[in-house]
Amino acid sequence: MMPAMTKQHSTKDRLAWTAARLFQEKGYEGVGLSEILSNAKLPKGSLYHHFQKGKSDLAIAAATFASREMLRIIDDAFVPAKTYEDGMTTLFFKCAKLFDLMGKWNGCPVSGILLSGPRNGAFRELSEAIFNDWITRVATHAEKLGLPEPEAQDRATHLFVVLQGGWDLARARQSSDVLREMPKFLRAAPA
Amino acid sequence: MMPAMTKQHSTKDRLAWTAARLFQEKGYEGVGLSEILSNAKLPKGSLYHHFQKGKSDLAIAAATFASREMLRIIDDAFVPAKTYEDGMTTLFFKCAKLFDLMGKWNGCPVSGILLSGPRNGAFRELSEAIFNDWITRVATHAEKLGLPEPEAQDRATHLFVVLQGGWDLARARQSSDVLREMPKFLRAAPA
Amino acid sequence: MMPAMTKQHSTKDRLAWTAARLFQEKGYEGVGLSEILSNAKLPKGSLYHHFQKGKSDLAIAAATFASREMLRIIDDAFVPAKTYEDGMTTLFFKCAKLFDLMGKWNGCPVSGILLSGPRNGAFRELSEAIFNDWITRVATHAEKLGLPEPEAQDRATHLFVVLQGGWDLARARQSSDVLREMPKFLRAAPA
Amino acid sequence: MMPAMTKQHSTKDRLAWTAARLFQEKGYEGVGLSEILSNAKLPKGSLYHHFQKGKSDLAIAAATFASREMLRIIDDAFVPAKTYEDGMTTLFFKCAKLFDLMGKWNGCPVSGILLSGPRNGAFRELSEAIFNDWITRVATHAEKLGLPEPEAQDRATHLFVVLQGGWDLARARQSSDVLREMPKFLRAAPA
DNA sequence: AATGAATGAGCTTTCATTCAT
DNA sequence: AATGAATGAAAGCTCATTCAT
Repeated sequence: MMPAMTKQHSTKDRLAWTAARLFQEKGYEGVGLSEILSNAKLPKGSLYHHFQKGKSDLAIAAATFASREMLRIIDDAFVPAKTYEDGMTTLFFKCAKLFDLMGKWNGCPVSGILLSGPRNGAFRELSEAIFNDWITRVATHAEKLGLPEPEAQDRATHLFVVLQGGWDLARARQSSDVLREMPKFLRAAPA
Repeated sequence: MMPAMTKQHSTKDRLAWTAARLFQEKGYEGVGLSEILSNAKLPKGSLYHHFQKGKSDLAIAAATFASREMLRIIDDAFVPAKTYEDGMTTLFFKCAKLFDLMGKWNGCPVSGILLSGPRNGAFRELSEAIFNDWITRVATHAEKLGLPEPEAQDRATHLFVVLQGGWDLARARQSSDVLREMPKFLRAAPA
Repeated sequence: MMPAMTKQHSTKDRLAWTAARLFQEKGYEGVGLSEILSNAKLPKGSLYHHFQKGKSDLAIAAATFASREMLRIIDDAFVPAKTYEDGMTTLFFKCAKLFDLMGKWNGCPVSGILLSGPRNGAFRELSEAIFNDWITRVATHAEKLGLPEPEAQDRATHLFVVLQGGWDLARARQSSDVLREMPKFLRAAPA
Repeated sequence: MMPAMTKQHSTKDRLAWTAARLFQEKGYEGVGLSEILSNAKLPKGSLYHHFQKGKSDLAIAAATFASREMLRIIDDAFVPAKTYEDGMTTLFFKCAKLFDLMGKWNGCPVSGILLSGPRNGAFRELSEAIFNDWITRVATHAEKLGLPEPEAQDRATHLFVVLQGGWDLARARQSSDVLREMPKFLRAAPA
């Protein structure tokens, strides 16, 4: 989900990208600002210029960043697909690959950033919006691949929860194969 | 999942129970020991007699505690059920009720306690064991209700990941109805 | 200085002996009561029966214990000696052996117990008394071996400070040879 | 050894100086960070900018600081001296004065800081290096004052251990006169 | 815009001691 | 005499944030 960030990016982007990477592994509360700053090789005081409200602003930027990446992955999986099953299977295999690549402690970025943070309105609303975005994107692809609209929405929601839950199980078992086995649960249309 | 704890319980149990409740809501890193202690109405120093290694020992006890509760809920849902669909639907409705009862920020207790904590072997292994216990328990009920063994295992795993993912979505949407809609994804046997 | 303590000794003695051993290595402030208790394989609450004022009483007992051992070593070195030089050389070699045996972090037990503890009157007075005992004991041996009284006292004091200082240097260099080289400084009578 | 520190010094220096003063009196384990901070009139969190590893880094800075002072005292005693005996006697008298000035609980700063601290490599190696520096400095002065090289080294080592041991005895007896009597032990060359 | 110092509340943990049995 | 629980102050350290330059 997080390709190597080349150095021409702005300081602000580098910060958001580094934060996303760390939050995803350890959760919002598990990462300190100094850890983020030192990973991004930035001095102590430089955060509040880019993110006025500090850690929470940074988390929102990081989640937004991560969400864009996930949307890209969804597109990459579905655009070349011939059928919905094709696309969704590819999506899980891509996530499994990512899981191996990023370290087996990483979970869903948005859960790690927003749902493990302070329980305030802004975080919750953004997580809801992002999750809805992902589901809607999958549903759109499903419709393009020929599924009727109400079924498309259901199957997209189903995919989302299985991806989320599968990711947790993959983390607990430290095995990306868990994710590769998920598609078999998604082959039938919801009743 | 967490009924009111009457006061005849031991200090140790009260501590584990309080910790479970708080970890579930805010995650391992999001809860301070002083918060746990003050909620349990215990003084600062009294933790380390019961949990020698401190917070991490307490988290393990809390997760074990929470796991037992979840197994009880699974049993309560499936024992009186006539069919697997019956039992599984009841389970999700029970979880939805719990979700409303405990506050809409609560997620899966074991994820919140173990997967959001320090990424060490003991936590990970326990989370794997507990998840496997839940899946196995559901599979056992499924077999008792007439499902063939390989299908039972698959459907139990499917149920587990949908419950986990559904819980996250319910948190993001602050709505227990998300959980009540999950059973429709579980009616068909995996391909 | 601290031979293996056989198990028929009283609980109180075992406690004092264990404390002496630990204080000598880490200093009064560097050792916790729980460490002493666990080393002596005694339960948490059992200290205050034997040492009413707690840690400080225990330290006094430990220092007294250690002092007795040191007096024994002085006697062992000087009793069979033909000359003062003989006895004093043997004493340093015995201390060097002890240093190797007990671990190269150990220093003078009385300094470690009393001079690194709280700066109260009882500790200071006892350390003065113990140091005087040691010096007097050496002076007595010196007289027995034919030295005139005022010289005996001076040479004993000289020996004491060189032993103390030599022990520090041996600790810093982690080498018992430092102690074995001390006798050459003590061959001439003070001017 | 520790003249009044004027306020134009940096926060870091003030911290090291205050720490040296307190460690010297109570030992590494006997002084809390909050005591150091409050003595230096600095707030709780300001230590870790200057001393990244906290107390241990601070102790190393304090010992280095104290060592420099001791080297200065050695120079002050020997530079104007006509003979080695002159210089060494002056040195002990200077130390006695210091002892009275700083409070009779103070011992050798380096012993108090490094040898009573955690028994790790860095502390031990630094204490060895510092002690060697002091001995070498005295030996250099001895050679300048006409002593042949091997004797100079021996007499410097002798001086060192007598100073160390004498300091302990002075502490136990609460009397600086103990130090003033030490030179008589150092008048003869080692055999 | 950028920086390093400052800040004090908070963290987990250990301390010596007391209590009830 | 012996024990394990209780106790709260204090330990060393990290936190997110603010300030002055």
